[in-house]
Amino acid sequence: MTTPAPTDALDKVLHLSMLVSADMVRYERESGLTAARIRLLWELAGGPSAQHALAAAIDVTPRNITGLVDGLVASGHVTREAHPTDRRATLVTPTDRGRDAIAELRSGYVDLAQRLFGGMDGARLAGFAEALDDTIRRFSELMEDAG
Amino acid sequence: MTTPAPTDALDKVLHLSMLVSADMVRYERESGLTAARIRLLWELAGGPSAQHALAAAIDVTPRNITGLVDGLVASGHVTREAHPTDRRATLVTPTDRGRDAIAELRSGYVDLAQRLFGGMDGARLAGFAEALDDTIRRFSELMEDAG
DNA sequence: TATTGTTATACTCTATAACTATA
DNA sequence: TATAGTTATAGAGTATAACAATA
Repeated sequence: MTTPAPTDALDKVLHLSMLVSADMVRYERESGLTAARIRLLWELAGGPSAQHALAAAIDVTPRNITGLVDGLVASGHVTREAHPTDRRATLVTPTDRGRDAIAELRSGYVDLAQRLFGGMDGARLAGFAEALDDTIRRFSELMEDAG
Repeated sequence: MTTPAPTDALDKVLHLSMLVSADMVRYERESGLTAARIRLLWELAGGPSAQHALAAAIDVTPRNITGLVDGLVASGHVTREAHPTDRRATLVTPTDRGRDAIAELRSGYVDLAQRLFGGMDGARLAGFAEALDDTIRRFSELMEDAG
């Protein structure tokens, strides 16, 4: 087998990234949610969370969280509840509908993984995972160097 | 070596996708451009193009192209020129500055590919590329089935 | 009639800055 | 004084719909 050029490999990584993005867009249209709101909902999988914690978790400003939570309240996915000990804070809390959406996100993820990799030969999947880890490590080092 | 779970592999693919996105954000800040304008500039690497062709190429509405071109005209990266044969159309044309930006995009891309994959063993890189192709193929099939 | 690009309008995500209530 | 969240303001990307100029 021929050794591909480095740019060929990067082309493929970008192609795969674009497919991942396209799949997200498909899910957005299906669910009526937006990418930012899905990201926030995903953070609520572990239970209710204060807005400042959500801002730190998804790396946006507190102002931005206000808007995202407004949208999710309007669509019935979350409610704002009083924080038990800090009267300044609000606990963003998934409703039944929000929990359903989170569960669907999870099962969709597991299903996609199964369809993509469930049929792949074990040794080959292990090799793929190692190459991905290696690439992730190199990439992370480059990002750290670049600041 | 242990066979990873399908979700482990998908986790790694998503992690790599996030690093690619983060690298794009880094380039956006460096260049003062936005992701959408970079995508449009990239389409101009082959030379001037009419707005309707750009709209089809990057899959946004013609109205959207108007706004993106407005921004790139304001920043001095492109100009609107008369189409030689169709007086309805305008040819979006890179300036010297625009061409410089495109050349930087290209060299940054080649450089990144070299840093990520230039040092990888040939056989391993070939195996990685094959696994990526396989995953891309499966993913594409899934997207087609889902519409 | 169909196509090209624009104006009009609207929604979302994002940010900074100033402010209120609370700790 | 510091923190949590909001209002005020602004810029960018995206979309649909109506429209003018041209093919």
